[in-house]
Amino acid sequence: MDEAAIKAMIHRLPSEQVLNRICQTFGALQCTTRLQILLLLQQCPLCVTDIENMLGQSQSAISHSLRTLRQLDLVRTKREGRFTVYHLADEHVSVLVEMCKQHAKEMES
Amino acid sequence: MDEAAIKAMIHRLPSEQVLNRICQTFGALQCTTRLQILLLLQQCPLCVTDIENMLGQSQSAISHSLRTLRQLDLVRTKREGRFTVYHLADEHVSVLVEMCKQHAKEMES
DNA sequence: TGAACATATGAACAATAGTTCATATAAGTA
DNA sequence: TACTTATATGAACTATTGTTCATATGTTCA
Repeated sequence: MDEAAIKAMIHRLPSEQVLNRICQTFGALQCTTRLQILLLLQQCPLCVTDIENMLGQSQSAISHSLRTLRQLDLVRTKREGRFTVYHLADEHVSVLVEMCKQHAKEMES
Repeated sequence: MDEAAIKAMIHRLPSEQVLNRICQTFGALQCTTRLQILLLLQQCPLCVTDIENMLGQSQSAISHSLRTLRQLDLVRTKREGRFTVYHLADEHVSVLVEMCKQHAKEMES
């Protein structure tokens, strides 16, 4: 493969900045806890305690996971009285999660 | 949220086995090198040396990355004379990569 | 205000993943 | 067959990530 062709292909890759951001996003989904959180939040918004109960993990672990998801803007929060309710950030994330589920189905077959 | 509702939501999650597999897949995409490899292979099949040249990384690093992708059945190989040509495993992976690119675009805006 | 509940966070430690180096295998070619 | 090129792999080291523990912050309610 010649120089020119190689350059052309590299040129079609996203910028380093964008690549890093995508990788961080996938990195967040690399952990079952966080993936499960997103799958749950796709069903409905939840407070931290509910998530703890559902996944049977420590308060701290869940909170740290949520922070990671928050920092990547995959989830957002809304204060409701004593509770902090988490929900998926936007339609884009919802599509991402939907794709996970589809991926899961194809994997089962 | 009551016990029954919690159980129902958990029940809708994929099995642990499937979850792990999905997470492994995302884990593979968490590394810019591997993500870039998939983005390149979506453009066209490539041999290892081409990928090395394009990404400017050591032979060993690329080969290890390819192994990870192979083990997750994200890429497959075909021997062509002296060269081992890598290509995306199937349409499903292609969709996954396409989604990355879309993700990238939304990220830029 | 103080007690109880809900959540967040820093620091330390443990687990995982990535990179490099040395070396092995395998095919093509002189 | 020996030599070169192409690729793979194990082991050691390094870096990154996840988990736990202790503690802090913020909210409600008596």
